[in-house]
Amino acid sequence: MNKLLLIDGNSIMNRGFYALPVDLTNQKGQHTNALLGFLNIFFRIYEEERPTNICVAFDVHAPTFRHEQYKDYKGKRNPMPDELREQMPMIKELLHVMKIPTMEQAGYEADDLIGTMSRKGMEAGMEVTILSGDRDLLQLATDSVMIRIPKTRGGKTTVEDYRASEVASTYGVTPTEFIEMKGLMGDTSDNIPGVPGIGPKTAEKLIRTYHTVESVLEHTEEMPQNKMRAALEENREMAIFSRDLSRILLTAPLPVEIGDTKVSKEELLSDEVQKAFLELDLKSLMKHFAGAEAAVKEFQPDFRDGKLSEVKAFAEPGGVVGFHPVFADGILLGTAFSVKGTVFLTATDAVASVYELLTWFRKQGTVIACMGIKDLIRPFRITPEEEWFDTEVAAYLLDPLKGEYPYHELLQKYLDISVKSEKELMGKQELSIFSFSLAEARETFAMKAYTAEVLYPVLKEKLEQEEMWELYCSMEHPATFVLNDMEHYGIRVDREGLEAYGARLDARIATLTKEIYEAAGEDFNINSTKQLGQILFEKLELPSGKKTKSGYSTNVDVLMKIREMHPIVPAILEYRQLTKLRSTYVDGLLASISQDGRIHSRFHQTVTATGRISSSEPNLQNIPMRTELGRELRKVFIPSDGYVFVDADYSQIELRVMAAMSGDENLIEAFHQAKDIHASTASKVFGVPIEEVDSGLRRKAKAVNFGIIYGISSFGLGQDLDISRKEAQEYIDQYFDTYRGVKEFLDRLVKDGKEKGRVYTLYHRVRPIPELKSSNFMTRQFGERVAMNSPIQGTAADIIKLAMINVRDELARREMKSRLILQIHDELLIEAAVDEVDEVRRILEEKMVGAAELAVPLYVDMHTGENLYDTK
DNA sequence: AAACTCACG
DNA sequence: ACGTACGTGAGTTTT
Repeated sequence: MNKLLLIDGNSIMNRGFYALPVDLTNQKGQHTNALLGFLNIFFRIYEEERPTNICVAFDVHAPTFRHEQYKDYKGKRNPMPDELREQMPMIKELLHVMKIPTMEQAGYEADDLIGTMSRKGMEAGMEVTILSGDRDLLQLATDSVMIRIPKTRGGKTTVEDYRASEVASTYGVTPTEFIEMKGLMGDTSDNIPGVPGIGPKTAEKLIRTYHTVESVLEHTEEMPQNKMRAALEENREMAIFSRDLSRILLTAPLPVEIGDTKVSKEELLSDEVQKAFLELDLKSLMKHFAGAEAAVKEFQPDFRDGKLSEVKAFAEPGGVVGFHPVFADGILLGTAFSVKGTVFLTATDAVASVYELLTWFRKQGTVIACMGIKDLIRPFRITPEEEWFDTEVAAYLLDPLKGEYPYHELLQKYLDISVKSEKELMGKQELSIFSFSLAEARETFAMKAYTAEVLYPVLKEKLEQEEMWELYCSMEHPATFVLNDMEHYGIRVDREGLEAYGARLDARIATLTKEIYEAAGEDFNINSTKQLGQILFEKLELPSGKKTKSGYSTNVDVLMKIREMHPIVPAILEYRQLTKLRSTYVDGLLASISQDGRIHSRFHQTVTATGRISSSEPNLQNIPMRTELGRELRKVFIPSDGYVFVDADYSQIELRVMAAMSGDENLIEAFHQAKDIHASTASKVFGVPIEEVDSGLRRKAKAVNFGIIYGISSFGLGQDLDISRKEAQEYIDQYFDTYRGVKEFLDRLVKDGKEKGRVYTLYHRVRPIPELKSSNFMTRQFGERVAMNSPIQGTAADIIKLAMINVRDELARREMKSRLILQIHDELLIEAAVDEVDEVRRILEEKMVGAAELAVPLYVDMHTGENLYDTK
């Protein structure tokens, strides 16, 4: 039997575009993500269905749709992003080369062409499959017409199939009733109005009962006297009109005869098609062509079992070796050494013998490259002075937006080599003591060592080209060792104290829960925003500043505004605060305490876009501070016996950095003179003598100062201060009037950012900003704020990184017992031996203040204490 | 897995 | 006409 595959071209291109990253471009800089997405889905469906006939329908965007006059007054549909628009002619051209007919018809949507063609196919006795991402097409389903809807989640694409029976079982209505439903509920994305106040739930109920819009309208008297009934009676014509708009035409004029839709596999995969794909750099599609492996660079690692002595025999002096040790539960299972492109896998060596080999390499002047050095520092006693190279850190500096740097992506990006990813090879397999006998695991180990070796020269050269080699050597590489130290030392926690704190919370949470249930008149899940929203805004009819995609917002801002209107609201606010403390902090931290009574958080160097450090498992950079109750939690963080905490934080480092980078003399002068920069700002911006600046004015100035650093917007500032956008804009204008140099500086950042697509810190750390090139206004606006914020936040991050390195070096040089155990962005915490406190304070002061020479002095606030609460 | 909320700088 | 403050990580509920 003949099979006809009809494809909704725009819809599938759209799916492809949003499923794959938009920065997927080929060597000519053309965007190809939608093309690749389309073709991946296409080939998958083609292999499954083996259709004899195919036709792809597109919307005509230029002249008029069937219902254009309506759409005109109701507004335009979302314009297609330019990055996607560019790819539309390209897919049509590719389909032409593949000899797959395409159709489009002025005045008709692709839906209408597909609908009509599907009925022609049925009449010709064909089995029909429709491929689309749009559920509207479900109305076309019959016993012999199947709608296939691809869904992408987490990189995996699954396909949902709907014949008439599946539509009925999933939605409880027949395909034709689907049209009726849409008539009632409307569709904002299609500009179909529907009946106001009737959503999918109500529409479904009505159509299940009455089957058609007309029948619903005839039976309104049976319905209860409520808003829904009134809406129906007032919008009879709109309902019918909307239903008719929703109905896909089955009688559109077709520009393609069904007889012209025959395809053949030979033509689909002809040499011309292969050539066309290669011209667009669509290499991953080569797998569909027989014997085309040669066309794409596939790499099979040359790896073999070996002994450490063989590695030594094979190596030559100098150069680079790739190294990847494998640990499970702290036991060294084996190692991979990559030398001149050959990988030696050596199982179950003692750490000592591996260490011996590494030492031998170091003596020869060989650079040892690995994917991540931080976790190797202690097992192999690495020091910052040695020549080790970290491919992850290097790749991060070159492209800090990724967060992860797996070998397969690095090889693809820098050497155009395609290999299987760790995930593909290992699946869900955990690393275990058996791993070294697992072929798939061995391959990943080999790939990591290989990647480290071959990428060393490439990444080093790139870093030099980008003028970041200095940054790598002097800042990032030594910083790795500081982070390792902080992970190693950890911070001591008073377990009993934490448990007692938790018990206090529990008692209060129980009381609050009761109060909330009582005030609500029923029990419900307070943690569920959905249920909470219903209670607050429907049952209790409190005003909703409604937001969010899927319903009411119940966040602090909203609740604070209705705080006084019902006793349930303050109870919920307190409940939220306490349960947050309970689950994230008490439970979370208790679960993180190690055998030694300390928490060893992980510190990440390759995660943030700006150069900051991040912390996880648990995150020790967000321990409560802003409320008294939360802050008390800090009392359970205590120093080891014989030690105290010395904590130092930079005062206003980002504002100082901004003053210095901008060169604004007014602001620089303010930092030389003023004790209180926010008060000083208030005085100058609002034209009030400094002694007359009250707390309200100061608060406003402080918000403006923050806003400036974040890449000011009047909306954001207004939101923060709860004032009108207009008033916020006036503050901003006054600020920029006062500090002209700051305004020029920020404008310059945006301008340079747009020209180069990236911005830089003082130490030449780069942050690419692809958003600046976006065709979407909002995205571009975001890019501009990022262009203003990143150099400031990033430079501050650079400075504290330098301070950390210098502090650690100095403590080591003096062979002191005190150690740096935590960094919180502008703050360093030292666990100081009691007899070293004064020395530690001097070192911290000197190294932090001296970390950078700016036009504005750096200043630190310092505190000593018996716990983290007392160091405020 | 995504959405929401909230802790920090 | 849009619908936002910059940078993170974690817990809970919902899909």
